[in-house]
Amino acid sequence: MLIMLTFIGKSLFFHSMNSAISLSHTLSSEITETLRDAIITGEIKQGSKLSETRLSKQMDVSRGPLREAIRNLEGMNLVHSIPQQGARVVEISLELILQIYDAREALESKAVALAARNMNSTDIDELHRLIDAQVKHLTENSGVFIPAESDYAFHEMVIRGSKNKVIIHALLHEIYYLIKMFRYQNEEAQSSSTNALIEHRQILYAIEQRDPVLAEITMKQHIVHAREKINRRMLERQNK
Amino acid sequence: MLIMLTFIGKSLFFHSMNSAISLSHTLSSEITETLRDAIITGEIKQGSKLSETRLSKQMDVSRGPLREAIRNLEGMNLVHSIPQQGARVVEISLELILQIYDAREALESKAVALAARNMNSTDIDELHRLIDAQVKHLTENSGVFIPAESDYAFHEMVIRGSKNKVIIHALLHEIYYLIKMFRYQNEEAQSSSTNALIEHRQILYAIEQRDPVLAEITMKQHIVHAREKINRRMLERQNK
DNA sequence: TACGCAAATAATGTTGACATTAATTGCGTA
DNA sequence: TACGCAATTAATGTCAACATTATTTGCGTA
Repeated sequence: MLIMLTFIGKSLFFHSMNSAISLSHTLSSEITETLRDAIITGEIKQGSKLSETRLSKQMDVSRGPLREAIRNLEGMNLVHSIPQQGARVVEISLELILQIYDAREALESKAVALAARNMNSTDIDELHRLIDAQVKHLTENSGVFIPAESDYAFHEMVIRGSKNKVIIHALLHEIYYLIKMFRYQNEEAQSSSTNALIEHRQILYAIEQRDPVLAEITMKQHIVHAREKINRRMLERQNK
Repeated sequence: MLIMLTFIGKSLFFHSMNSAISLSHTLSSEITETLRDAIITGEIKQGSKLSETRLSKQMDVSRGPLREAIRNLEGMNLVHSIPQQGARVVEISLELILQIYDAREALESKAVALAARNMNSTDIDELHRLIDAQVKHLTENSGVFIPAESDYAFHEMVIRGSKNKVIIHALLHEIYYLIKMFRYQNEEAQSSSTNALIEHRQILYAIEQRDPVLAEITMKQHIVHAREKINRRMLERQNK
């Protein structure tokens, strides 16, 4: 497959999403991943049309696998297609990102409550390592922000710790891609504050104490804070 | 399209799900709906393989639209496909249905909290009508159960009342089909108890009072009760 | 009999062509 | 110039054939 899009390769950023490296790489799954990343980075703009004929020529593939890829992206909530009219990339308005965070709040606070019950000690050790890495990053860079990838790694670990297939799928496959897309394309949302690290620590503490209620409350707060921050910043930007 | 499957037409039961009747019915969307209903009713058995060649012959369509339909069903969590191996209908184990209800609990309790804020008086009137119908059904049949369709109608109305696209999609498109499938194929789970009606009334009361916290708690209880009931009945059945 | 390997069979993956529908262009008229 | 309609163009929807990969069958051997 000749990729004519300027997007090249996959950063570590995206790899964290796919825990199982796909052994049998079918063409349509390759197209799915390429387009997914191009949409998240904004290389393919929000609201733009995914023309089958144009893309199939650009990427040098037939329309069959391309159509399947578009269906896959639809399942990730990244595109929306209308019969006889084609598919368009989702536009993330302020209203939508706030709704996304409401859904995330509901699912991820439940996820961490389940994680407090279901995570084993190996999982918890891994969480410690991730937080230590965040601490290390802060001290070494004497900064006030932790990078987005590191933030995702922590949350993904917690989500998987719930051991609930439905919740894991809903969050990682249908909500987080949208969140990554939004954050990647809004510089002010790309990194997390030191407050986030403190909250991560509180979440980990609750999990270690096997306290689902505390874990849930803490996670809910954590996500509400992030939501409010987005709301504030976006309104500021609109008033400029 | 010649439907060779014994399943014929769509009952009111299924229609309640699709608020917008699709005007431009493309072949692949027809196939999707036919297969979806056949899977929910159990006409196509859990765990069975959706062979493209066999189905395309049976339904007298080419494999193209059929493959797209299978992708759509995958997005509804009704089938799971493995590259180079094909798609199989999901098997709803006790563990899975409990996980589904955990996800539902998280999302729908949030949905009703949002509905308490966002529903308008017309929406609320409609909820009253739905509950009145349930009351009427009970008195006329002097029974102790309300039919599943009536239960779904109430919950769908509340979910849509949240006005949150992401939550609506996650619940109606990725969780409720699984729940319908489970309930349809487990006679003991097909109808709801009179307790459910009482709880519906409490939920409606909370919405009318514009009390998101009360609404959320009540809905959570309602779903937890349903989950526990399923757990009890399934364990009983296993011990027989 | 049980096991493993190779041939045969059937499935999924992919492609290009055709059919049908939507979008565009350009002409004519008010 | 602005508007509406018809012809053209281009897009999406569908199909049948081919390519590639799994699965099955059946033979031979331990």
